[in-house]
Amino acid sequence: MAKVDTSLVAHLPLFAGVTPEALDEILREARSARYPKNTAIFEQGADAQSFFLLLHGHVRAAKTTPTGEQIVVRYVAPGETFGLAMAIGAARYPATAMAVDDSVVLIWPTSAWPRLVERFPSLAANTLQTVGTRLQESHTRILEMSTQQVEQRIAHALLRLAKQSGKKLDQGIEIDFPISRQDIAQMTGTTLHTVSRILSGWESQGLVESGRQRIILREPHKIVVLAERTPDSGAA
Amino acid sequence: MAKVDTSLVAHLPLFAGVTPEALDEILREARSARYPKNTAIFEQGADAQSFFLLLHGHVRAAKTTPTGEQIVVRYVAPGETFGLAMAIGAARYPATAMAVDDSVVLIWPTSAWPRLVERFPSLAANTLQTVGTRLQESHTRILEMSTQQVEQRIAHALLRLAKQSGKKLDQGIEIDFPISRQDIAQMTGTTLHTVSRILSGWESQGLVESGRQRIILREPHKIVVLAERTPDSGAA
DNA sequence: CCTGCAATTTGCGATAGCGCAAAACCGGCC
DNA sequence: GGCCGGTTTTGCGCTATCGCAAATTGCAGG
Repeated sequence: MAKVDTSLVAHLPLFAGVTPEALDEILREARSARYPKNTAIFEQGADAQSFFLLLHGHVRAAKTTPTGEQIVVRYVAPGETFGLAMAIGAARYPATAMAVDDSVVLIWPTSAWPRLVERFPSLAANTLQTVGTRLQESHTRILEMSTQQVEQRIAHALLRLAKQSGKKLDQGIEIDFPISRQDIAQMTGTTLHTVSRILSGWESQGLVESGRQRIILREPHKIVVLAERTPDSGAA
Repeated sequence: MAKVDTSLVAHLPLFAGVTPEALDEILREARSARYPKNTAIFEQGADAQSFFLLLHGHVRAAKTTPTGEQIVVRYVAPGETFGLAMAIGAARYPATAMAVDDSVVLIWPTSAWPRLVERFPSLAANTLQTVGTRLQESHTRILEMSTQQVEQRIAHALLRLAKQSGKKLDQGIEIDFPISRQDIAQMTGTTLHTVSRILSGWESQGLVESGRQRIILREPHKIVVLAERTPDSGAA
């Protein structure tokens, strides 16, 4: 089993309040693996045999309906955990995780969780914190879907992605992994057509520059204004 | 401080794996309070000084936008916790809690949480479990809002309420607390008008019986069918 | 029993966004 | 360098749902 360098992960929220020795012990239970771009890490409905910590790359968590429609639950950035089905007492993964870029993850067997939590209670506390934060974000998303129109929801979604995984350029902020119109549609509860139309509009106003699976926010500040505009406040 | 009877709460998920003595100690830190119907327990944005366990009654948690629109985050049933801002490291409540019926709650000071968790780690684990479950439900709700039309969303929402807080009658299942069309609209991301139209329709088909703030599901099974119908599968 | 208010119902446009289909585009691969 | 497949763009009609306004109803007090 490959040795994992503790210094790379020691500062993560997950390990707050964990001593270096303890961290070492925790990491000894993990193995690491590499997933090439566009490979599935686990599938919705499969036995939750492991949970994960993303080291490099980007992972999309998506939920599929019985009829085949998908939504993107979230994009996982390096340093974040995913596949925590066990923490909530679920035997199966509630979503599918897919590497959208070449990715490297740490993997723990689900069976190790109870023991780890017993030995290192701060793991549970830290995980509670992150899960709680995600719950909040989730509620915010519901609020947006209930009260805002598509253009504002897209603006919010892109701004969040930029904050989470934005690379600063001279000309603006680039979202640091491949993302399609379809993906954005599945994050905001709309269709790829509508996303395309809106981004085209923004592009012609110079707010964004976008290509195949690639988006650069040229005028983040103006997009913030868009995001916060109420349905009736003056349009162009 | 009023003495709380441990036997009433010992079986709750929150206290799973907690010894009777420990439970006693935990309860000693709590006080209880009664909130009459339609009184606020805490307001969104206020300092999160306490967290709560509902003993009797029903509580609505709602989130308000800067522009005043509301959504119902959830209805709290007896035995459930709410106001767990501290667990996620938030200093302020992210939503407003309002008693929709005369309600009795246990109240702990937020400041007691770290100490309790340290002494009784299963509290953290148990809370993680419930927060995780809520996160899942939240994702399901997002999925529904993204992929289903209003009628199906309302069907799902009512079925969930019936499962959580339904009282069995000869004639069907009654939702056991006052709930308005407006409330249902705020749970499903639509308007009270649309909810009214749809319930009227159902009523004329004998699926439900409903009055002022009162809903009885007469044909739960048929409503399940409605809820699961895909957008195109044959309508009436 | 009567009155007043809040909740509900319903009609009637208005429209944001969907859905389908076709065309244009863009990269990567052979 | 040219071809192929997935992605994006765009036109056009359609409709589910909103928004507003007015009428109606039912409960809670007095």
